[in-house]
Amino acid sequence: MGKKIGLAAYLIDDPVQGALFFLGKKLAVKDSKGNIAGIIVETEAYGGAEDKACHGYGKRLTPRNKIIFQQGGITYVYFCYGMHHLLNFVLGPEGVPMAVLIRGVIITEGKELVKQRRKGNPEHHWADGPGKVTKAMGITLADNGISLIGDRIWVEESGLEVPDSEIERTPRIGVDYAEEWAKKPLRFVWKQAMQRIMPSLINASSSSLNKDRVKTACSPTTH
DNA sequence: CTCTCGATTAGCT
DNA sequence: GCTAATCGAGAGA
Repeated sequence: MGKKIGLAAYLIDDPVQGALFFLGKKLAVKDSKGNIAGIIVETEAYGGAEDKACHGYGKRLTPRNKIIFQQGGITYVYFCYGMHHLLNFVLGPEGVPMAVLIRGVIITEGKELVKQRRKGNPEHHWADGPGKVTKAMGITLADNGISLIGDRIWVEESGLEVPDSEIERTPRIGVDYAEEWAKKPLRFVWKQAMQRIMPSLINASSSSLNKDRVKTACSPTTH
């Protein structure tokens, strides 16, 4: 097991910095049936200023969102669309709602267990979405609010270097209701992750990974 | 491969 | 009541 990332990394007050920092890092979960780990390849930044898509927007405190107001370094797991759990890392000082949503992971350890959990799905779709990440890694509401420096869920320093040129920035997914905040480019995808980490899966996966779900700026070139 | 649509329920108004 | 930081099946190409 590699060295855990310490508390200081979670106490930053900029969710964008956090979303970038965790790309390429190894996320690990200790399960009674064995450890599962993978490289984080997609994140979204929430919070800061007046982010209307953040569950802590307006500083309304509710039973669901109270965790996101706590000091960074813990998980924020919540139940979404009636059937999915979504994993966030809480950032920042107490009282400030900030988090990074973990949207995609490439599983590198504990594959046998994940294969069972994600039965019926090809490997490149094991954890390529926020609901799939938690399902593959066995994360549920029981993990809400636990320490990320503990022995159940943690992030390791031994990550991979992610070149800036391989990071794609797009608006966040599924937050159309957030008015002007819906369009802000706060989603980060490590485009070349699969070929860097699991090149053997490229053949099987063709070109569907990292597709643009959201239109990006038009190219100013040609014509 | 892409697109559409139904599933299913906690949390809020 | 209504909506939601989504997924996967099914149909068409």
